[in-house]
Amino acid sequence: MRPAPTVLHLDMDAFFAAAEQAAKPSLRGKPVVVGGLGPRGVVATASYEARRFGIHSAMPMAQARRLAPNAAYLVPRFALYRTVSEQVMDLLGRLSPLVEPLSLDEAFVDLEAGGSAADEASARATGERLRRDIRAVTGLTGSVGLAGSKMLAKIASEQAKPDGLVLIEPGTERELLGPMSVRTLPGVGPATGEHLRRAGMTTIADLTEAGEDELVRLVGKAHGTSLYRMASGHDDRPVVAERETKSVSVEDTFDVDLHDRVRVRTEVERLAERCVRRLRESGHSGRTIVLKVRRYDFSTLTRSETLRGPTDDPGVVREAAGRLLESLDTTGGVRLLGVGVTGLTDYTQEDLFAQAAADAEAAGATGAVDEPDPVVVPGEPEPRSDTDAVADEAAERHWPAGHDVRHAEFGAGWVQGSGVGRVTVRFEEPTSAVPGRVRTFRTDDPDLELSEPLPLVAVPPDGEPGPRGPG
DNA sequence: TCTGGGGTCCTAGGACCC
DNA sequence: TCTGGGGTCCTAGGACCC
Repeated sequence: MRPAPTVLHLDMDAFFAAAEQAAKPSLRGKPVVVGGLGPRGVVATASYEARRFGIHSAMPMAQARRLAPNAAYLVPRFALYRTVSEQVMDLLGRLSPLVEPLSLDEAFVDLEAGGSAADEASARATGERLRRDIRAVTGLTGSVGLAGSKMLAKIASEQAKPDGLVLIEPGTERELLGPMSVRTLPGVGPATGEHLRRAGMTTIADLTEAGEDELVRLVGKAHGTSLYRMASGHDDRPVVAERETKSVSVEDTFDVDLHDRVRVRTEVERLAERCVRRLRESGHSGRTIVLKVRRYDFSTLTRSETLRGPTDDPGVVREAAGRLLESLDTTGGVRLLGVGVTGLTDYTQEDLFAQAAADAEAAGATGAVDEPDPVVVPGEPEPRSDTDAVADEAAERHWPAGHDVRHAEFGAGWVQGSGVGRVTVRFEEPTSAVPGRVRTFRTDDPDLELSEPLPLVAVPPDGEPGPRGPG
């Protein structure tokens, strides 16, 4: 706990949905749902308009469609969100060298370490200025929480939503927390919440009254100790700028359960290659390979194997994953497969290690040269799912809902929907003053092509939009 | 039309070593 | 001969977060 509210938590409002509304004028003020559009998709983000229908994150998409059949349903466009996220993180970086991103749309900032605030008044001014700058640069709104600790800053930003700022004065935390639900505390999810409820504790005050020993007895050593501290308003966790990656993983849920062992095997191999691609991009190699299988009944199994040394070799990971698959029963069907690597080592270090190993091998008795690994081309099309295969038969190009397109005659627009050989496009861009016109094309129209996301805010000719520098 | 994808941290048991 | 703890690594599963 610090004496001044100099821990800042920023949370962008309905981030993915808000970015889509900024990109698509016709969706502003309308219910927008971003998430997986397949039969097993879930909601990633719902706009505030969509939340009024009861739609929320992690809800099955099918349920959302029942609640709001006329909402706009869009697939996530991470390239766009990453661009906006970088703009936001840049603004945070001007406040302090200590910025801890939690996701694309959330971060802690240590204002004291940055010298950008030392007391309540300066913290509040900094927070308000940040919100103005974010709106100017990205066109989106974010909510700010300010407090003397991470936990309280986060609770404050939650209270500030949407488009607000809340500052919790140090010294008031216990009376503030007391009546709140235990679920407010970080680390208390559905299971712990239910556990505590059965023990008669629903509010944070109930937790402090129960005492640390009782909580440890109920939920275990580490969890109980931290729960008691949090409930009492004690949280000394520092804002940490650089956190090391501990694992890299990829997984796929299939539209229809897989039954064919051969098919399961080839999917595992493809996942292994995708995982290694990501591993290499992150500059790591790793020692432990993990295979994950979710069965038809949602039961989930993992199997892992630790190698003698770290690898980023696609063949090695593919074979390890294949071996792990042999030890698992997949009768009844497979809903999801995943491959991960943990026990990571910096690539630079690994590079030397691998080089040394290769040298040793070259000097070995056989003198044999290893077969080269299959080259993984970054721009290669993703393996195609069952739904794609259906589209394939009609020789259709793929037009994901919400993606930007450009037409030779009509200009910039986005895919409103597609099916049965037709694609519907709305011709508008982020800076359009009025909702654009809608036209329908054949999916094989040569004048129509997918394009990169456009900037959400007009860039003035003299450079970057947004806040002026000091002076 | 029930339940995504990418992570982190903790627990608990067995192996193994000192 | 019997019995001891402690520490670390590995594996599997589960809770939680965004």
